[in-house]
Amino acid sequence: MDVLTAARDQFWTTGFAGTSMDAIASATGLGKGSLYGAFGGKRELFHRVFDDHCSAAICSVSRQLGGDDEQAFERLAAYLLAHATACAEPSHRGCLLAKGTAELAGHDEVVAARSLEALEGIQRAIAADLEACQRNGDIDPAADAQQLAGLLLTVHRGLEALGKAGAEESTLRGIAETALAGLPRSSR
Amino acid sequence: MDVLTAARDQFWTTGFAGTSMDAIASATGLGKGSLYGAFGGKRELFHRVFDDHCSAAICSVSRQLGGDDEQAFERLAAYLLAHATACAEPSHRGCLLAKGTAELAGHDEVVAARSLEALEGIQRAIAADLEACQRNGDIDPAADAQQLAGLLLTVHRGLEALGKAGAEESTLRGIAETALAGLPRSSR
DNA sequence: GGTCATCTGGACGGTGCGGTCAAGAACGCC
DNA sequence: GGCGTTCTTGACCGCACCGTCCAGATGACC
Repeated sequence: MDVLTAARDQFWTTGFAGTSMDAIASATGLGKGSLYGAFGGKRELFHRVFDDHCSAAICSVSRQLGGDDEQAFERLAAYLLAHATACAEPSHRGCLLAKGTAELAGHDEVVAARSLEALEGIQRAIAADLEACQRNGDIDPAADAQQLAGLLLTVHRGLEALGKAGAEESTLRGIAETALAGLPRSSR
Repeated sequence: MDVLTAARDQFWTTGFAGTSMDAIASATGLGKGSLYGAFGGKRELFHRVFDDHCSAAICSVSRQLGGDDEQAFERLAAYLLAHATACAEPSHRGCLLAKGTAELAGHDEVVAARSLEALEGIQRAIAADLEACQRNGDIDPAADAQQLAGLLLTVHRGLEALGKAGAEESTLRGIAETALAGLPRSSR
């Protein structure tokens, strides 16, 4: 495991404030002096980890939702339902994007900006999928894909919050299905 | 300002880990020994504050959504739109329920349980409003009010998360309106 | 006013943390 | 092998924090 992955895992588990540099040194196998030498400080290391994680999240959703028009709705449904299931896992540490934002966005502008950027990236991927659904006739072509993408992103983030509080898988999947059912279907 | 309110405000602003007992002592005007004598410890104080806040949140949503059937939909729309606006406020510290859950639910079972309980209470109030909408003919009576309430609660929580990342008011209000527009209307 | 019981505040002890730095290790060159 | 340069480590420092505790303050009673 490389240094950044080990550090990310620590921050992911115990949060920024709850993770000591000693813990990161242990997890990475590096001395603290080397960590400071390489990254500058705890905050800078977190930014690096957070940035990489946001980039990976955008790539992941783009990969999951990208594809032909015919299966676009199936991919979208699978994405939301899988996310609902993941959020309900007891071992689920919650999303680093959500945790980092909740913990730090209020007083760390770098995290706030990166977080917003990541959410916008995820929304674009959802909107692209919705447009594919529209071209394929699964969603009403007159509907505003950007607005619907914003709603689905909000549901996605809300599922994260409810899962964090311990909601059950069936509850969360029901919510995802209700959201999908409420999308304007094409009248054909 | 009383002790619990002052303590809540500190925790609300700087989170659990980021709030020192010295800061709470200053804000409340009490000595630390008195705080420990009255509440037992930092964690116990936070539990008390969190519990009171969750109770108040449930009361608030019940008050906002409670009323006659005729205006039920208007009240629901006003509730979501006002929330969207509130989430976008730069001065908005985020919801203590969301912040506390994100920070602590993963390793504090009391907070996790109280958080889930609070969310369930909010969902009940939303469901009751939706049922009033159904009786009034604003929502399809064949729709599952509990499922729709779960979805709206998820949107509500998701708006919180997006607002925390700095999303704009018009974006969040657009999302709230899209969610309302997607509710199954009565065919009359 | 004096005495006793209770309460209060903040100094203090012990621990943890982020960051620094010098001793030692590792590496490259002659 | 010796020398010089660079890198690494983790002990250490200064500071922050939680919880404890006792000297002093307060209040009730006679």
